[in-house]
Amino acid sequence: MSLAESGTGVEQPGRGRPRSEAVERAIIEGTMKLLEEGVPLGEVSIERIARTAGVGKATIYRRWSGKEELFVDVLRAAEPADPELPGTSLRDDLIVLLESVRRRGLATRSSAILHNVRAQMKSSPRIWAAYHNTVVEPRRRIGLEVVRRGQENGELRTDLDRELLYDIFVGPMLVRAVLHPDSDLAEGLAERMVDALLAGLRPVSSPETRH
Amino acid sequence: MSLAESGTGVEQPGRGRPRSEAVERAIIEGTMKLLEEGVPLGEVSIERIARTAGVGKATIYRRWSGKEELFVDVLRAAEPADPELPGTSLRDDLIVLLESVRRRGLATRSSAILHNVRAQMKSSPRIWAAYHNTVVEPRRRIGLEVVRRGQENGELRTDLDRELLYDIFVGPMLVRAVLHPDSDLAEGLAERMVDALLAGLRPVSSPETRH
Amino acid sequence: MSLAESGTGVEQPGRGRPRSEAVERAIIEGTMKLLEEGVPLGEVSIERIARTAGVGKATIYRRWSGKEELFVDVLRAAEPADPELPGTSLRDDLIVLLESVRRRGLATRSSAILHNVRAQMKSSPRIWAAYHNTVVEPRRRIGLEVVRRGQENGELRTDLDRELLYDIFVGPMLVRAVLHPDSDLAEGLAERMVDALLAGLRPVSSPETRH
Amino acid sequence: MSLAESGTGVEQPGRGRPRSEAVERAIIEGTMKLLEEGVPLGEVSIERIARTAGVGKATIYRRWSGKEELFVDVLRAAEPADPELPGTSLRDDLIVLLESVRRRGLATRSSAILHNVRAQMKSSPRIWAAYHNTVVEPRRRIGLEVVRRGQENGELRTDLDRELLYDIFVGPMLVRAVLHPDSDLAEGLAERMVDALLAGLRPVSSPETRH
DNA sequence: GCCTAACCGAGACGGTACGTCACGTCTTTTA
DNA sequence: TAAAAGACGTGACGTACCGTCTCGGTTAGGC
Repeated sequence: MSLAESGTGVEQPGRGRPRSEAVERAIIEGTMKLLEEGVPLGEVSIERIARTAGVGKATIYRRWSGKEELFVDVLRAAEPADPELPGTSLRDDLIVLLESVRRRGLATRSSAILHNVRAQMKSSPRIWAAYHNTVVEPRRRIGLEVVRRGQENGELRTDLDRELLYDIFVGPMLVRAVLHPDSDLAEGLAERMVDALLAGLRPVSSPETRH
Repeated sequence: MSLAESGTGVEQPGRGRPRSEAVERAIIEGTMKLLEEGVPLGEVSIERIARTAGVGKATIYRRWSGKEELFVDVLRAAEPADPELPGTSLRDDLIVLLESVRRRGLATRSSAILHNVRAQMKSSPRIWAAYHNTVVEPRRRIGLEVVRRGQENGELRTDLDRELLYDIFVGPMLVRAVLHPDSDLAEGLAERMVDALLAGLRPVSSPETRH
Repeated sequence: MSLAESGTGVEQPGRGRPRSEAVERAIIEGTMKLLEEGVPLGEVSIERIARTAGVGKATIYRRWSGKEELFVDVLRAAEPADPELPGTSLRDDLIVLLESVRRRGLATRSSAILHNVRAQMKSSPRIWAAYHNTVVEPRRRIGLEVVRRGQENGELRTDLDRELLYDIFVGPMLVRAVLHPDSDLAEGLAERMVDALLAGLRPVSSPETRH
Repeated sequence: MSLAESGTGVEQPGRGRPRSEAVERAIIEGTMKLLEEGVPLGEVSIERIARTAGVGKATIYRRWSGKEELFVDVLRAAEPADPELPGTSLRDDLIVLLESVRRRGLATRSSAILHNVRAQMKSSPRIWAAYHNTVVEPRRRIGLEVVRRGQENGELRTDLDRELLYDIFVGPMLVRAVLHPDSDLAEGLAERMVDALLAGLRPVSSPETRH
C-alpha cells in the first residue's frame, strides 16, 4: 500500500479502468535500478524514473505526490525483513537484533545509495514521519518488547526505564551502521557488544543469571 | 577558510581587487536567515541565496562550486564550539561529552533545519567527507582520547578496543539526538547514561565495581 | 449527419446498443455553451467538452476524429439559415443577399467566438475543405445563380464573368463582416452598396443606367 | 521591435547582460523555417521552436509572452513591403494597390502556412488587435488616402463616404486572396476589377474624366 | 595619479526538471 | 455493444534553477 493510498483512504473499486499493479512495480523497480546503477541521487528525477520505467510522468504523480513520497515506498520495498527472534534468552534476542542492524549497515554499504535516500528523506518532516511510522517505529517496538521480557525474566535491571535500556543496547551498533557506514562492522561485533553491555546491566543481586 | 579555497590551494594575493570578506559573511548569513525562517530546504536555491544576500550569483560560484559545499561552511559556522573537558575523572569527562551531544540535539530541534542540512549532505559522498573530516572526526578524536585516558588511569576495561568503547558511550545519546530528535532529551540524561554504562565497563579486578 | 459519419459511410443499424442521438446533441450543445460563456477557444478541450456534456471522451471520439471536425458540426448547427430570395429583381435579390452577410457579421460580433472558430478551422486544410464544401460553397452557388439570372434578364453586363461579378458584389460586405468585424455595419448599408455597385455594372446599351 | 517590448515601454539600458539581437533573429527565422517546411501549425510548439533555433525556452518567454505574440512578429517579418504608389492617376494607384493584394494572395498560397498563422491569430482578440494595428490598419490608411485624392481630383463620386469606396475597391480582391485563396488570381485581374468598379463610381456629370 | 586586473551587481544564455494538462487509446463496470 | 469513468504513454505548457557568460561599474594594488 503506497503512501498516497494510505492517506486518501479506501477507493471504491468499480469506476473506470483500475490502476495497474504492474505499472506500480515497474516504477519502484525502475527507481531502484537507477540507484543501483550509481546514478547520483540528485540526478534521479521523476522524469528520468518515468523514462527508465517506460511510464508517463502523470502515472507516477497519480500515485505519489512527489519524489520523496515515492522514495518512502522504494525504501520500504528494499528494506530486509525483520529477523525472527529466538526467544531463548535476552542475550540471544539482543544478538539477533543487533546482527540485523549490522547486516542492514552492510547491505546499505553495498548498494550505498539506499543509505543516502534514507538520509535525504529527513529533509521533509512529513516524509520522514511516514518512513518513521511504517519502518523505524515497528522495529523499535520489537526491541522494546525484548527489553520488557528481559526485565520480567530477571535478566535486566529494572531501575532503568525501557527506552533508555533499548537505546543503550541498539545505539552503539546503530551509530556504526547508520552514521558511520564506513566504520568496522566485523562479524562477531554484535556478540561482543551485547556481552560488554549486559555486564553492567544485569540485576544487582541477581539470584540466578540463567547461564 | 572555505571548502573551495582549501581545495584550490593558495591564491596569490596581489593582482586585482581582492575578494570582499563582507560579501562572504553576507552569503553565509543570508543562507542561515533563509533556513531559520523555515524555508524548506529544497527551496533554498543559489538564486534565492544570492537574492537574499544582495549578491550576484557569480559571486557565490566564485567561492563555492555548488550549494552543497556552501552548506558545509554554513554548517561549520553554525556548529556550537566543542566543550571544555574537566579532566577530573573519566565519569566527569564522559558526562560533559554526552551533555554536548544532548545539547546539540536540543539546538538542532529548535532550529530544526540545520539537522536536515546535515542529513542532506550525506547525499554527496564528497561533501559528506568534507564535513566529516572537519567537524565529525575531530570530535570523535576527542572522545577516543577520553577513552584512552580512562583505560590508562584504570577506570576502564582494557580488553575492549577503544573504538568499541567510544561507540558504546556515545551511541545511545547520539541515536536519540540525531536519529530520533523528537525523543526525550531530559536534563540529567547524560549522567544516568554514563553511570549505567560504566557499571559494566570498569576493570574486572576493580575493588568497588559500583560505588 | 456528422463529418465523421459522412466519412465512414453508412452503419448497419441492428448490432448492439444504438448510438444515442441525445448524446450527440448534448456534445454539440455543450460545446456551444462553453463558447458562449466566453471560454477562450484554446481552453475548449475535448476533455472539457466531455465534462460539460457529462459524456465520456471515447463517446466523442466515436463520432468525430478530433476537435476540428467536431467544430465543423458545431458551426453548422450555429449558422443561420440561408435567406429566401424574393426574385423580383437583381437589385432586390442582391440586397437580400448582402443583408444576410451583414446580419451574419452582426451575429458573429455578438457571440464573437463563433467567428474565431471559423478562423481556427483554416488551420487544417481538411477541415476547412469540409466547412467550405458544406457551408461556404452552397452559399456561393446561390449568389452565382443570382448573377446569372441578372445577366439573362439584361440587368447586368455580360462581358464580365460571373465569378468576378459575384466577388464584386459580395466582397465589400464580406470584408467588413468577416475581416473587420468591428467596422461599421449600419442598417441600409446593403442597399447603398448594391446601388453604388450596380451603377457601373448595368449593360452599356441600357437606356437608363441610373434610375 | 517586438510586441512584448512595445508593451513594456523603454528598458533602462545599463543593468545586466543585454539581450542578444542575434538570438531574436534566430527565433523568428527558426519559426519561419518550421512553417516553410510544412510542419502543421498545431505542431509548431514553443518547445520545438526553441530546439530548432538552438535556444532555451526561457529565452523565448523572456521576449514574448506566448506563441501568439511571437507569431505577430514572425508574420510582421514575413509580410512583403507595401507597394510604391505611382500617383499618376486614381486608376493607376488602385491597380497597384490591388496588385499587391493579389500578389500577397499568391505568396500566401505558395508558403501556404503563413496564411493559417494569420487566421490563427484571430483566436485571440488581443493578438489580432496587435497585428491589426501594426500591419492591417497602416495598409488601410494608404488605401483611404488614395480614395481621398481620387475624390479631390474629381476622379471619384463624392456622395459616397471614403470607407465605403475603399471597401468596394479592395473587397473583391481581398475576398479572393484571403478568404478563398484557392480561387483564380490570374494576372490582369486587378486591372479588370478596377475598370469594372470605376465605371460606375466616377462623378455623375464629370466635365473632364481625365481619360 | 593613472593603469589594469579582478571584483561586484545584474541578468541573459542554453539547459533540464518541475508539476499540470490535454491528447487519443485502452481497459474496466454497468446498462 | 454502447456508455461513463478513468488509467495509460506521450508530449507541450510556462516556471524555476542550474552553472556559465557578458555587461557596466567599482576597488584595490603597482607603476
